[in-house]
Amino acid sequence: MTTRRTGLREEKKQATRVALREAALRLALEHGPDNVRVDDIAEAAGVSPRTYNNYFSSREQAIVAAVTAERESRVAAAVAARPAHVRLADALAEAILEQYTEPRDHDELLLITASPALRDTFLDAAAAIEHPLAAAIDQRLGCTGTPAPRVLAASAAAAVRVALRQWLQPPAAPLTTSGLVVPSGSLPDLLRSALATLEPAFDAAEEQAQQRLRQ
Amino acid sequence: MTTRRTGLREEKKQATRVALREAALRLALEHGPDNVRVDDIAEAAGVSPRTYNNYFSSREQAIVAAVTAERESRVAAAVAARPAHVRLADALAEAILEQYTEPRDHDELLLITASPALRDTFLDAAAAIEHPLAAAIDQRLGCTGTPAPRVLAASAAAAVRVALRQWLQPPAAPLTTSGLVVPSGSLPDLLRSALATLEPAFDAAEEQAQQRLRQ
DNA sequence: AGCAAATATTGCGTGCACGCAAGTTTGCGT
DNA sequence: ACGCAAACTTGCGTGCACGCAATATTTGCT
Repeated sequence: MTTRRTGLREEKKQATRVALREAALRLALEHGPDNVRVDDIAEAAGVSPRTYNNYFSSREQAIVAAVTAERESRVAAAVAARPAHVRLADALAEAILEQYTEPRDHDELLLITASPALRDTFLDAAAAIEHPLAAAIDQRLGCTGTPAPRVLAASAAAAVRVALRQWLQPPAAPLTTSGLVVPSGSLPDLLRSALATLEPAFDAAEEQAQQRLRQ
Repeated sequence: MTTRRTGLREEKKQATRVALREAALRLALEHGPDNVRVDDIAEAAGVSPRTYNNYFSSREQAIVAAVTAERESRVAAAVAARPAHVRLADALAEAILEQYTEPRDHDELLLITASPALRDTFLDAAAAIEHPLAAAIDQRLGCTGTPAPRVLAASAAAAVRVALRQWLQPPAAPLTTSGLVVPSGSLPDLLRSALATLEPAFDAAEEQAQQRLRQ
């Protein structure tokens, strides 16, 4: 059920998609993110510039896609893969942590932090977990028709975004009126504490779902 | 403390901002959202096209801004205005409901639902509550340094987005495998139930904040 | 009032996103 | 094997976003 389309076609499409994003990443690393035109990327991937925009709707998307690969979509799969008896909140946290913890290339991160435009698209890309995640949560809670799964998924995505934004921020000047400046810890810690804030909501939703089952 | 800048300058800026967005709305209503170029808007507002983009960074933003006015920023103010003894979750829900319930012009809504691009920008605009809201929540909880306020604000914004998206969707074909299709109720109801999902998280955060105060 | 610094506006140039209408490739039924 | 239909690619044209540098306006200061 993974792909509805036929083999050769879909295969070629994925091939050019990969070609495009790898070309984009390579060129961006070589010449700097701002010195790469979409025409260059298209040429390097062997397609027309117009075709580039059939695959990516902005110049930055291809670069970001190369860095994040399909991480976003795998989060939902990882959630669905956890055994049903695990707390939803835990399943989610584990899935996200797992997917965002793979060792990253240091150059790639520098690249992303370098350009504001790239940072923005990177954060936007994190929002892509929302829909698949909503489906996965819906599945787990079995409460189709309620907005809860969508809200929870959207909130989780939002939390991830907050964590990533914090993480990408240069430590900045320690200028707070009151006191301590948190030195913007490690990404796993940031993700954990962001998601922890939402835990009660997940628990409550799960609770309600189980009550509905039981009754 | 509302405006740091001096009078005449800021006044003129707001004037042209308003002129731009009202011109945008008027033209969009007159000729349809897709038959309005930014040059037209700029001309109608009496500024150069380049200036348009000093105020709005996309063609759609001005139109949406005219419809939503400063609703987004007022939400945070409304939260801050609630007495301190009100539950945070309630303060938030009331503030949002209050701001999103003003009677809307029917034409304007049709306009927004008409064009997908407008719908998207409209939803994006709702995300603008995030930062002011985070500040307001931070104030209320008094827990600077914790990611909680940011996460809660982002989640609330996400919930609002979910509700709005549902609300803007044409009822669509009642095609579900299992059964009932919720006829995408009234906006207040949608907002209420979306925010209700997050209530436990708000309560828990408030609880924690109070414990920290007490100790 | 007058002047210098700060801030806005404008025109220009470049690259980009995307609708549209060919042209090309792939898939499938017969 | 053939050919039609669906899906993908491509070139073109249009409008758009935005950096930059020149110009105009406002402000605060004396």
